[in-house]
Amino acid sequence: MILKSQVEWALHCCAILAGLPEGRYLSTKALAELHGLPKEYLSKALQSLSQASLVETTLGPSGGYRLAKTPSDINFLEIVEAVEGKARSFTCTNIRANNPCRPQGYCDSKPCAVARIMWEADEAWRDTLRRVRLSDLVGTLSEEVPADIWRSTFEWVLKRAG
Amino acid sequence: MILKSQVEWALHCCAILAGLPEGRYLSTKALAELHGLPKEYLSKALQSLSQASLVETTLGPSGGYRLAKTPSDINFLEIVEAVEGKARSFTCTNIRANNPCRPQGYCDSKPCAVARIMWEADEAWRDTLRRVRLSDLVGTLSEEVPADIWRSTFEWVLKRAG
DNA sequence: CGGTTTTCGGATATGATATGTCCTTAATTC
DNA sequence: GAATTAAGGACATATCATATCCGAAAACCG
Repeated sequence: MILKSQVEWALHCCAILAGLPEGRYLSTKALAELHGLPKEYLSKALQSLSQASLVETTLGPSGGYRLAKTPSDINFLEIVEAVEGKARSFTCTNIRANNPCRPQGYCDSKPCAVARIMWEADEAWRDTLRRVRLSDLVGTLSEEVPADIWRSTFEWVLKRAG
Repeated sequence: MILKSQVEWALHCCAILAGLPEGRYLSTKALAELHGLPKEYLSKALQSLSQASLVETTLGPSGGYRLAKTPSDINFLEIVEAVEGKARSFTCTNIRANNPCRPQGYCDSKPCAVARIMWEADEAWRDTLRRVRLSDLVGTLSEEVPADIWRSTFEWVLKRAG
């Protein structure tokens, strides 16, 4: 049960977009170079973010991506679900229904007890991600990343932001 | 990010084994028939449980599987990890290291901030599973499954338990 | 002893999905 | 009109889940 690498990519890209000045856009090309990722494939992750209305786009030279909301209005779960999908990690195939001791046509009143527990754990995972805002990540990064690297990175970004 | 179906199988099988009288074993064949599963493939899940020391086995006719511990001493996480593995759902490829603005040979003091958050969510998922004991599942099932189905199922099982 | 049943592990096949590339189209800028 | 961009479809490849089959070793039973 491994998350797509695009989840990691999307989160890092959002962190960069969060530092972009009002009204500027950053292209796939720049985001790919900055993170050392295949441009064409990263593009798919960014398209997912776009379809989830987390980012806005514009075409042409000086085009690219920017956040559609304030970093404090975006949480981790939104980003993760945008690229990974909203499906639960545990899927119940209702194998209890295969029990040969069951009467024909018997119908369960509740979802399977096993599934309910697995889904509860899934909710705990989602709750944790929901509670972390993109602004929290940016805050942590701006504290932890050495000031000179942080500064030069955004100089690099601004040079390429349309 | 979907769990293997073997996780579901293992949990249901453990619930059955939990109801087995002291000293009896139940074979792969019986467990597969009871749940309507492919015997050969279910066998792999049971082997995983065996390697994790959650179940004990014995060979020969009247052989099969039984729990290695009391149902109250087995939690969901143990079972899930036995077949799914202990790896975290988020793997950090450290793409921050690809940042062209980084000085050569720069070494990070902490794991990536993105990864730390994803791992925290992963821990929340594991914590939830760790808190649920196999005996809790059995308790729920014995309450929810209609008494006649519950009884006839274990009659069916006992007829096949060595 | 010999035949049967079982777990265990290896080998192999198949299907689905993640990963990655390429190309076309439409929109935007200059 | 030329260059650049996002969007998305088509396609190739690799990895992994799913599944089946077989042989070896152990246990039981006659």
